[in-house]
Amino acid sequence: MRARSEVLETAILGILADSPLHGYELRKRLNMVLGSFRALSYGSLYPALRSLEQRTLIAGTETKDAPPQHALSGRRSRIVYELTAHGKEHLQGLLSSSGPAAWEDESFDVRFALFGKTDAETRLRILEGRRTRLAERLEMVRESANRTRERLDEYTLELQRHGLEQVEHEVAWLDELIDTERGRARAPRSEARRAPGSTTQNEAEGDPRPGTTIKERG
Amino acid sequence: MRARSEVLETAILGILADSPLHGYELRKRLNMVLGSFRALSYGSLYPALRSLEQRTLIAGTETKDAPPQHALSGRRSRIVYELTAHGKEHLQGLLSSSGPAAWEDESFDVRFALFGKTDAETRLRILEGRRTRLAERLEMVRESANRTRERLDEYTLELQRHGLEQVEHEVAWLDELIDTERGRARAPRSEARRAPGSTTQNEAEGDPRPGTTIKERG
DNA sequence: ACGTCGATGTATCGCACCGATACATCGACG
DNA sequence: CGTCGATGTATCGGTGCGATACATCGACGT
Repeated sequence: MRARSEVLETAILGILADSPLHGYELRKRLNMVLGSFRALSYGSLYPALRSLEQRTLIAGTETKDAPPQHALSGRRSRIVYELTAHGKEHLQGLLSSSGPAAWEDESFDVRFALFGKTDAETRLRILEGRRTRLAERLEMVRESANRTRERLDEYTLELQRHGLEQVEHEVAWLDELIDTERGRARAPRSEARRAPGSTTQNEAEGDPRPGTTIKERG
Repeated sequence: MRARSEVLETAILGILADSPLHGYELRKRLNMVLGSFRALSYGSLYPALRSLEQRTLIAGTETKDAPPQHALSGRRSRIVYELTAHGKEHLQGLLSSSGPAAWEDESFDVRFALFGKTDAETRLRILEGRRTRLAERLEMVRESANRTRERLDEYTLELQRHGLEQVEHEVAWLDELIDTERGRARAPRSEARRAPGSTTQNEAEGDPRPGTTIKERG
């Protein structure tokens, strides 16, 4: 099952929503956006592009020669991809989901990078979801640390401590962001016009489990 | 080539050096040591164990029934692995390497967790190597950020900033550790009660082991 | 004029590893 | 006595990485 790596496709669709691009340039943007580490390999990108094209979410056009305005930039033989209407619709669906799949480690960064295309309510839910997730993790690790502290090596302990600090730091970061978003929700600004065509009343595809409401545990 | 995932094998060998274990328990220790996230899957562990056994670095013994002393702990049918002499030697080689392969993202955590089995000089080299690596990364990202700052989304910028902070935090951590290790090098203390069986005092002192010269390919 | 070097560009292949799953036994709890 | 969670070994499909191949182009030196 595993949803054919939703996150990769979300990222590609999200970048292409801004402007049509060819693979090479797309990869550069992707890596820039994702913080320069966490690189995306061509071995993933090109197959993904082909799959996306087969499902008519994007359309590729081979460009032989671009008539140069400045006499430069005359590269040839590239395949420029752009979103189809279907693709835009699909992207809207992906961006409106706010379940666990949006805030887990593998996907959160990409979803966050696309926050500019996401409505404020969804942003807040994702932020809170991730915060809760990290808090749970913190709890688990701390508990397990208390149980096993004695038997552990000095360096292992230090590694654990540092890992904890990193997560705590991310939680603090999230708290700031949540604060900001809450403020924004109070003073709603017309921050961006969406594509008007896709009315798609989103049927919260996240996950049906009723226990998933945010809950806001300390 | 990619050296059959040296890091996984280092981790397994390192844990087994403390005490013989079976797969299930081994995995628990591994995950505990590695900070509870970054989990190791059985899909990696069991094949790795088999490979290690084939190369006579570890030896597995099937235990049918343990005569219980306390009337409990009578589980059956488990395969307990322990290091062979060859395996111990190999582990020493792995632990004495201090090149890039030791301080890259994929391996640093494991190597650090095994610092208790590593001599002070190697520890310091690895720590400094990683610090330099992260500083380079910081430099690159900052530079690229300066070039592209204008064209980037508010949230993308925030993501970048947070990523930078995380790395900066790790650098600060490393600086503390380097300080500590330097102090330790100056005042050499008989640190840590290790497991008594594992030869802390190296047999055959003048043993440069020509085949395994560290060197590590920059 | 020639070489070659790095950036741009598309594409594939091996394989390491994860996530899911299957199967089995055991202790504990109601 | 039934089932549930922990213990335990093992495999399998799929995703994505790293390496590589191939090709063109501008720029630079000599």
